[in-house]
Amino acid sequence: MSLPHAILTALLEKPSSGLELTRRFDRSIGYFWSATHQQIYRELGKLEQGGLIRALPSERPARGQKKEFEVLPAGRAELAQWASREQESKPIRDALLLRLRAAAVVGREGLDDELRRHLAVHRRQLTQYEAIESRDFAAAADPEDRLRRLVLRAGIGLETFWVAWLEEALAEVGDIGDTETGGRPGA
Amino acid sequence: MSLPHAILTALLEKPSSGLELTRRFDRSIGYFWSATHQQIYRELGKLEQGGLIRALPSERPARGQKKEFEVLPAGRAELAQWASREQESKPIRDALLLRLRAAAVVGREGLDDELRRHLAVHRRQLTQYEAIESRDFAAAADPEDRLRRLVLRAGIGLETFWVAWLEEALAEVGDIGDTETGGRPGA
DNA sequence: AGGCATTCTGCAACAAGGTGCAAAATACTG
DNA sequence: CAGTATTTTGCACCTTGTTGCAGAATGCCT
Repeated sequence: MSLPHAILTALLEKPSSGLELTRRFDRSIGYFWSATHQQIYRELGKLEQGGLIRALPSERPARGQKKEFEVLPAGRAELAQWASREQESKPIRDALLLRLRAAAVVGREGLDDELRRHLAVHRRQLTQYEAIESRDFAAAADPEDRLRRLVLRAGIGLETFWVAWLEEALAEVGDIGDTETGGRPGA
Repeated sequence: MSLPHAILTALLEKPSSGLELTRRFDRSIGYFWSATHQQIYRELGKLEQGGLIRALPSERPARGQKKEFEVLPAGRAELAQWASREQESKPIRDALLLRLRAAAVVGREGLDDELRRHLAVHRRQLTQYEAIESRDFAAAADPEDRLRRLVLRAGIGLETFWVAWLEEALAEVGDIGDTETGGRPGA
């Protein structure tokens, strides 16, 4: 539903080829809206066909040949229209939480290893976000950058939350294991 | 990928019919793994066919007739096995953040209304979670409940984060509008 | 009993996301 | 220049999630 708009936004920030977009979806925009290169190419095709973007003219258009896209006025209008519509915020969908709930009925085998693994991942991500913030947004400047910084700060806040929660969870799970009757290992 | 395991977990907590499951997916489990009734019926069919669950015998099995399911040993084994496997935590996918990013290039028309709307939603959800916590988990009891409480606390933490971030965002967007050159309204 | 709403189950079609694979151009290497 | 790797684009297919609709049992109302 939103992939086309993610692409339009990315292309407005900077006209790009499919592969360049893919790279940018591995950073930046991809931090809150991920997409694979096949999704991106498919969507570029649709957007071009719909007259929302166009390929910049190149000498020899061919299959393995790089193709750059830019947003047409219709595309910008569509994005503006989408952005001013109401959006439903869809509920949480988190496998780790589901897993905890499952652990409550089938045992906590390997649970703390998993929690530790996730903790490491979120700590790393948090560090990376913080590096980006102090590198790119040291001095809050124009309105555009202030909005982008706001988005980044959401990422930082979320990762901060997960780190804190995972630490709490590890302590709790450890404590459950300790206090369990007879010291039976969790299972 | 995880819906069958969500259903197995729910059925282990309490054998249920499709509609009862649907109701429980609107609360409880649904707070972190939502599903519609069609998904649930489809999956129940597959799980039954795969020998992981079975329908409790009823006098007159027929189409509009209630059908209760319980988990078979194979189902419990599958769930235990899934729960002890490593899970990839998939990245954030949030339309509101994407929208902010879009607003940076096409204008902030109606942005603060949207932020306010989301703020109200998250505040309400937070209140509800907190009510559940003090109602159901006032005294932390057996290991199962302690794990379920941990899951609930993740929900509380996430909603708390969103409320804080949305308040920050509203202040920031308001400030951008104020300081913009010549007092031009945000667009 | 007839009619109507509700409960409960389910099909069919569609939309979106993801995986695997491959073809065409280009760059590198001996 | 032949062979191999990389870059860039793309197709076909599969899974997951969503929407719309409908059939069958049940209970209620008059």
